[in-house]
Amino acid sequence: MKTRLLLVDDHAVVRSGLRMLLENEGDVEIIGEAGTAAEALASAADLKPDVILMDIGLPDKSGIEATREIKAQFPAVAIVALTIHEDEEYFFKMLEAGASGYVPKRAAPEELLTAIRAAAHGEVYLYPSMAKLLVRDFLVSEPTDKNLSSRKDLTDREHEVLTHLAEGENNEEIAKALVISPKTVARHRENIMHKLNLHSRAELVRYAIRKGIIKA
Amino acid sequence: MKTRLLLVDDHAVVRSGLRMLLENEGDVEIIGEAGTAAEALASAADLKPDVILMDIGLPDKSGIEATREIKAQFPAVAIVALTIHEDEEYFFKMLEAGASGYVPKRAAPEELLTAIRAAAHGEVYLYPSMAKLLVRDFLVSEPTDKNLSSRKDLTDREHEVLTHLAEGENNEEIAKALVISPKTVARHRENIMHKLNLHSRAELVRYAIRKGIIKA
DNA sequence: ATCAGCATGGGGTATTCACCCCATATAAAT
DNA sequence: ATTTATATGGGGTGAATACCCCATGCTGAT
Repeated sequence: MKTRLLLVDDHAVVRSGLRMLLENEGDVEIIGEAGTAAEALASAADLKPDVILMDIGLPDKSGIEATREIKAQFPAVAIVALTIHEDEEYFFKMLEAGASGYVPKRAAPEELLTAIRAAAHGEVYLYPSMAKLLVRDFLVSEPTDKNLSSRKDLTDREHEVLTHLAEGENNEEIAKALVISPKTVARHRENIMHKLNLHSRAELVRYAIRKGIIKA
Repeated sequence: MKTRLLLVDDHAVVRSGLRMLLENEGDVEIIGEAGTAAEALASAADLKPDVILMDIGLPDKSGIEATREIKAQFPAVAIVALTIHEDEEYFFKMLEAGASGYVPKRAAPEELLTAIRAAAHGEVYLYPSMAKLLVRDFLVSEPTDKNLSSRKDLTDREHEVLTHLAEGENNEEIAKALVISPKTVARHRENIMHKLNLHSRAELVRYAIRKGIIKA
């Protein structure tokens, strides 16, 4: 029994390349292609594929959204993300959306095939660089470990200020605690935010908790 | 530069087989073998391997314990579990112990090599059936779905608003998301703060993370 | 029928925040 | 010796926040 596959990518050339690559394998049959999320949803309904190979960058809506919608309507279909994105955010969101695999486009063809086969068997293939992120998440969300490192470019003073910021103190309170001017606290806060690419105290709190700088 | 590998398994035959299998590859060099956890620890200290292939069932103590001890002393070495066990408990414990990969003994030789190479590059290879378990853990520990427990006096709507607040969104963004006026968002926020006796968005974020309403 | 709770919003105000400008002093790095 | 990074602070601006006032519907329980 061949795995019935639906290709979703907005570039026809990419789809053709994948078709060439995958149809050489005996156990994969490409039953359809889609260039947009809407087409993907329609094709999923029509063709009932076993596995969908899903790009994230689609013209109408993201492959993440498309995955979420397809999985909501057809939970049985396994969806493998094939994308240029290798950052944690897309990866985790794709998992939450229900993906059964995540493969960067730079991966070797065999890895894509492994992912498709794993998905067809109800299992999950994660590219090693992605698996690493998930394990890291697993470890930090485990109450066992102590988060010693992972503190970026922050100076000692900035780190100290961040601790107070994350506790919910305002500039004046922090200034009093550190015996400096509120203006200096504000300055440190600006530098911290710039370094970490955060833009509000709420985000600072989350960051600090995630990094184990303070306890929730 | 070849990957310097240490084999740990209590069966000499298995070690020999692995040696045959792996030394055929150009990029792997087996620099030692160990049949017990104690030998493994000693060899790790002596040989400073890049990667250790670790069985879990060892005569003196478990490969999980051995992994934990080796990682404590030599954090740089990457340890790949190669075992007959495919249940969640061993798998998760091995991850907590610091493993960079998990491969069942029934896996194909190429998968073992993939795992070794990933580990040598600081990444993580998880066999698909194991990756599935980790993703499932990720999803259940995700507070994205309705966290109906542990929520005190908050109404459904307030709880919904709190979720967005804790994500760091401002009133306008939340209003857009919930299709209500920013003024209503502000009203809900006031009620939430009053009910919980909190007085800033930063405190709301902490509260939400502590209660598991959002993930840090 | 009334009342409490909930969700919805409009107004206002003082404070804080986020983000710019600027400067000075010290210490480490080149 | 000059640059670079760090820590310190002052000024200013527009936006957002935290906290009040008020009101209108709608539900469900008494």
